[in-house]
Amino acid sequence: MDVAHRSGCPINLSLEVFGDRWSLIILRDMMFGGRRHFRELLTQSEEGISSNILADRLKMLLDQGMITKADDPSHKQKAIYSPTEKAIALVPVFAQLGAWGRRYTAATEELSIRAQLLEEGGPVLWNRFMSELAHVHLGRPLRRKGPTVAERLQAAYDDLRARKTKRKTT
Amino acid sequence: MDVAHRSGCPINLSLEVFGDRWSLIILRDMMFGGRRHFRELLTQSEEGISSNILADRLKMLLDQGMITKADDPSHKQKAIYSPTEKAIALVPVFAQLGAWGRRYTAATEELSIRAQLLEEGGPVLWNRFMSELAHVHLGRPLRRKGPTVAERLQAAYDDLRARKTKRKTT
DNA sequence: ATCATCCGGTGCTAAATTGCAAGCGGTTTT
DNA sequence: AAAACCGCTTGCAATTTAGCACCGGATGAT
Repeated sequence: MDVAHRSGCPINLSLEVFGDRWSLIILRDMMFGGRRHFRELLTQSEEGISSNILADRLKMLLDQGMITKADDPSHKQKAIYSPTEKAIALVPVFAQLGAWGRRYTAATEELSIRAQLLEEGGPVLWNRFMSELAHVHLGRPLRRKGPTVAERLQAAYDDLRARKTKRKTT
Repeated sequence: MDVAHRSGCPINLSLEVFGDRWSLIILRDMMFGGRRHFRELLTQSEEGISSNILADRLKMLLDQGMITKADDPSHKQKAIYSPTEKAIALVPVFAQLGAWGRRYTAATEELSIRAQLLEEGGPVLWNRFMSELAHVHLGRPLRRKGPTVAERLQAAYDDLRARKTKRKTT
């Protein structure tokens, strides 16, 4: 049962859960990209994870209580992965990670737009997004109407990409 | 010169810099624990890093521009490592990481007290702390007087430890 | 001056992790 | 009936990690 921990420091323990090169990428795709099937996570990831690593990480995230796995009623072979509240609570971490990456790395404009909106929206937007995720993945009630944060992020991304494509082809 | 990146996503690029099991631990000890020599980082870390990994990571953090290395005038063999602004800008990331770890992992009370104060202090405290670090490590001017954030964090930790020890011995 | 200790590492070996390609039994689509 | 798709698994090579002994020079206490 007990896995030996390196220390009881909350930062260390966080890193022991998702401090590797893939776990957060997978959770990012699940929460921000809406990817919920193995194949989606495998083939539609920007970074190109390999199948055995993906399988291993999904297993680990399951064990850690970060995600759940369910059968897809529409397809006997498909599994649906969902983030738990524990994973949804990482939204502020993602926001800060994105903000830092936007400033200090050579991130591309298109892939930074979501991070930018999230940064500008601040904790209010983060909370709204977490509520939405809890609604979609955990069935929590959602009082707010109108366009969701997920939709707004996606729209901004699509917008920017459309404009970029046009710029190149004209 | 160019290192092949997996993608231009700011979150991914951040993880490519410090998304492993040790880099953030080292930076945490440097910024929150005031450890600036190889030996200090090696022997006073809660987690017990081994010397080759530490040497490797210091080299990498140097290459990435996260830290600088200087001679210690008081000792010809000592090197002084300092975080750059790029690393100091990780304070909000550490704060969120600590906040998450405090809630969702079995962090010990003593090692969580700093994270708690940082969480409660919010962005105002984070900025103050970053200013202090920029003062200590980058020589930036510091206008604020009185006890520093670093001192307050350390005091809270010492306090809690003293009370815990007393509780056990009485 | 001598000797133990401290300094930032290096080198070795074993173990664990990663990345890649291929494949598997079954399901669904065409 | 064939082709594509489903979530993985397996085998293998390459890289990374962990632990540990050790190094030559510098320092501090006696």
